[in-house]
Amino acid sequence: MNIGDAAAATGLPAKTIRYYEEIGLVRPLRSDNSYRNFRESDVHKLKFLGRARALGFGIEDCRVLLALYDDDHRESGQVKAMAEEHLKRIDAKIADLQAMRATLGTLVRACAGDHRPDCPILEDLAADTH
Amino acid sequence: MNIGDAAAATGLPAKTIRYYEEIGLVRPLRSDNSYRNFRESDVHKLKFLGRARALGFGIEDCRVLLALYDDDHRESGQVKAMAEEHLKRIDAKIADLQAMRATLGTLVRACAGDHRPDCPILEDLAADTH
DNA sequence: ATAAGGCTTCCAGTCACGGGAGGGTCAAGG
DNA sequence: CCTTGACCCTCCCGTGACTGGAAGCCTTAT
Repeated sequence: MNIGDAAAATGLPAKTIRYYEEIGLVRPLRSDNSYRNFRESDVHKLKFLGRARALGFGIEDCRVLLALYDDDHRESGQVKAMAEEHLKRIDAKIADLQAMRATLGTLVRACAGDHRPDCPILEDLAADTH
Repeated sequence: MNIGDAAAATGLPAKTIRYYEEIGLVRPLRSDNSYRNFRESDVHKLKFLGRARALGFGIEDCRVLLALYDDDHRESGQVKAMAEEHLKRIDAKIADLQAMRATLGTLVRACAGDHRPDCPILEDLAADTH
């Protein structure tokens, strides 16, 4: 299976797959023409990676998750701990964004958005208080 | 005012201030010893930048916002349009994160997190369905 | 005179790729 | 047999917004 087929099968761009190989997340075989040759197991790993990334896990987390997946003696507590850690990060980001959203939303509502220069948004950004 | 004082006054790291100068967001004077010399107006700009960044505006947006702030003939509609555009991006990010959070939260709740290897989280990541 | 701390520039690294150059390979059609 | 077009390869640079560190100059206090 060439990289194009692997890309189609996994939904990942070929560039991303090459990158994953470069950093050692997958190790496809090579054909005589030096083309990468993906087995089903490689495709499976790539799909795993795609889903883990879609959940927001970083690359190094993905590496660990893959290793745990391959490890028959893993303890589910290890996985859960990682996931909870990641959940915390997500919640923190959401909170940050919601704070921004609240402030910015208020400013937008206060701004007439017309042809005049008066603008509460700029005034807030320039305010000495804060 | 040296860069250290400007940093203290604005809450921005000196490194960041140097970076802002490098990309032309501020243009502090230089003293004879080649130290940067910040006027009050520079500090004011830096504070403006810090607040715009804290609201999540990108650097190029900040550049435009600063220009609008300096422009007596601006129309508040321009600023509002940028802010609304940015609000959309924020909302999109929040939605993405909340989707992640929902999926990951469900998986975490389903995972025993004990010494056994069985793990719904890994099983989901490895699932052929999806 | 020296030591500490602040300032300078420049270079490299971050994260997870994406774009593009320059060139090899393969299958189908004329 | 030749060409065309679609693949594939490697290598290098760019992204955003900084951050860290090295090597060296400047200032102030002891």
